[in-house]
Amino acid sequence: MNIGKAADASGVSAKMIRYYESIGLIPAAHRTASGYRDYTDDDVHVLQFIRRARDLGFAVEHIGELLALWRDQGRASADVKRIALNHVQVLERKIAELQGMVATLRTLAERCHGDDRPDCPILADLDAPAPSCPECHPAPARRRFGKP
Amino acid sequence: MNIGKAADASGVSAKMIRYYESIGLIPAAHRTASGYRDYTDDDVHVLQFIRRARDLGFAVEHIGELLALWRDQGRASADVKRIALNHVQVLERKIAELQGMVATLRTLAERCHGDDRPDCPILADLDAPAPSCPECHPAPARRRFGKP
DNA sequence: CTTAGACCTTCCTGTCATTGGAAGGTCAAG
DNA sequence: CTTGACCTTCCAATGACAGGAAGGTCTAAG
Repeated sequence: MNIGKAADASGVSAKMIRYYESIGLIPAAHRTASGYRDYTDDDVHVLQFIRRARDLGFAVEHIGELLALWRDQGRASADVKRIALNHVQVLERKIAELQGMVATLRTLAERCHGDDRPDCPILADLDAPAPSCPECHPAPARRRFGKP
Repeated sequence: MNIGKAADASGVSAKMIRYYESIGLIPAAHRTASGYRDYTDDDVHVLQFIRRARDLGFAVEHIGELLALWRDQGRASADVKRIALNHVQVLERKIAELQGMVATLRTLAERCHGDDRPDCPILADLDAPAPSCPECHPAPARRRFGKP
């Protein structure tokens, strides 16, 4: 099976398959005489595993760990559970951060007329955040959600 | 005031101040005779505005819009409200996505012994997600949270 | 058999917000 | 004058991709 078929079958784009190979997440694929990458059903299976883990928000780094455990028949399920629960914590921290932002923005938007007048509490707050409104000013988020 | 003081006063790193200048988010700073950037309190004020907006999760692109509105005395508050509420929607979509992931992982982790035995429903699900467990299989998240 | 065009290959670039570092100039205190 | 803390510019890297150029290969139709 060539890379295009493998991409369709696994839901991982051909670009990404080559990328995962380049960073060592998956071993180099077999090649046909003409140099085309050639995939087996098992290879596609691995790619599906990766895609599913990505959909669950695992970083590629952690997917590598999960793959190793998956391949290791003697692994302890505790290891897997630890990785999963650790990921849950990371996700929940992120959720809390986002919820703080939403709360602030909703509060500000509620106080905004939303008409043609120039007054706008949203801009006013961005300008000089009112210290008397703790709901508007959650703990400063040092790291943003761009880096999982 | 040099860039270091402006950075301390605004909470935006010197690196980022130069970056914001380079992408045109802020105008080029005045320079001293020796070429050092020189900032006024007003400049710092703008930087604080930017930092606050970043803390609220606005993309730099949107901060540019907000800055333009902030500077525009004749702006309509409706414009600001629209941007803010639009951002709320984006954030809430992201939150729902993350919550779906957490729910799946929690469910899987609950079913995992977490001992030395190799059996692990987490890996088993990544392997071949059970179609009979809708809770485990939320709507596929196409875009991940890496790009706000 | 030839040809079109759909696929494959590698390699390079850009994204976004940010951090890091190197090489070199400037400033203030001792 | 020296020290070291600052400033300057420029270049590279991060993660997880997407896009594209240049060139080779495969397949089906004519």
